[in-house]
Amino acid sequence: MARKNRRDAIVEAAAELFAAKGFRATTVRDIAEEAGILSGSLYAHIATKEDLYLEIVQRAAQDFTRAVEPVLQEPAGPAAKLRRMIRAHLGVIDGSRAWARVYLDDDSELSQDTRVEARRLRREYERLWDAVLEEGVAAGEFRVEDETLTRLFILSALNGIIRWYRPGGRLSAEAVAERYVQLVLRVLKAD
Amino acid sequence: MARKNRRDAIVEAAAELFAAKGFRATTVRDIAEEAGILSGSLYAHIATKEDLYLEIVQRAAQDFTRAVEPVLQEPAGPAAKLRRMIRAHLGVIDGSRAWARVYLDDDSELSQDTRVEARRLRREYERLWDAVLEEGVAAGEFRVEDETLTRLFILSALNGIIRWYRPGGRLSAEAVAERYVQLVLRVLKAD
DNA sequence: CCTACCGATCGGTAGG
DNA sequence: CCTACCGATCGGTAGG
Repeated sequence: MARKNRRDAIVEAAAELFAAKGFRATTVRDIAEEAGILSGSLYAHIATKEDLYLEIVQRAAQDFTRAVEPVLQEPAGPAAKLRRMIRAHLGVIDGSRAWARVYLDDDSELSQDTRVEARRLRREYERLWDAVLEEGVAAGEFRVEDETLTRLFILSALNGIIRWYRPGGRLSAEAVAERYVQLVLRVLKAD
Repeated sequence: MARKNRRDAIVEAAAELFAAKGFRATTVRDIAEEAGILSGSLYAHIATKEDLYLEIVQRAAQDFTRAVEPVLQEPAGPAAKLRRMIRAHLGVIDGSRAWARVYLDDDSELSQDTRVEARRLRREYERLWDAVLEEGVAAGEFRVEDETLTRLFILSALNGIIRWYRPGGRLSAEAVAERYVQLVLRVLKAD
């Protein structure tokens, strides 16, 4: 558990605001106010607004990777692993909504360097999904004509959830996960 | 075919820039420069920057609707209709990329009124997809446990294409469409 | 459609 | 962490 110091409060406030309004529409004054200080004081804790964005993406990438990667090591079949990966992925979306949104949106408002680094982190994470698809194909359980296209199809569907899911809605995050698992497995089922 | 006057040039320039950099990061000076005039002159043609955004969304919504709606009236089975709808949808994404991107992205940087209207237009379009799902269920050809969830799953996958597809890449838009048709039909196939 | 400009706001800094 | 402020830039307007 991370110590809840002022710096964490600043990064947390920025994540919420970037997720809600976007990078450009969020001002350093918004972030400072949400963190309970004045905008000038922000720069005792951070270097630039863009660094703040990058830190959020890095933490979110870590959240997703730490939730999903261990599942790949479990002694289970590809379909069971995929099911648990989907549940873990949606668990992060549900539990860290603002962070996940900043991470999953390819924000076009940032410097080239920052976007390249954010993309690198997303690609790294996507490899975990390629891996489970390959396992399923090798085991003869999944039918995958084009791995990249299939992975894009599945992850687009999963990541779209962050744009409509709201806690307290008709379906719980777990219920959504369970239904999406079934839909994804139908895409892949070899029989 | 619309007359290619200066106003169209302005709206076209704005669409390209909003798609590439986002609404906030695009300045009225950027738009004016791209259209070959000075920023002050822009306001002889438009009322506000936000009106420009709304007009782009409206035209794009019309593009999608006009491409997809007629398919629903064709005398064909649900699977054949769905196939043609997917091809039409990806045809618009491929042919009007900037416009499609502005339309499909739920931009959180705008006023409440504009976002509400953009959402209304998207919802209207989504009904066409609900309609084909219902036809397929009624005909016993599609298996759909939860219509809304299934439609969200499919449209999220299809709309994700705009974030990675580039003309001249490994697969043509038609090839992507054909493969996505197969993946979507697997999600739905009742047998 | 241009010239000239406005009030507001932006990210960030200096000095304490 | 605050006070006080900076240069730059923003969307938009007046008058021609």
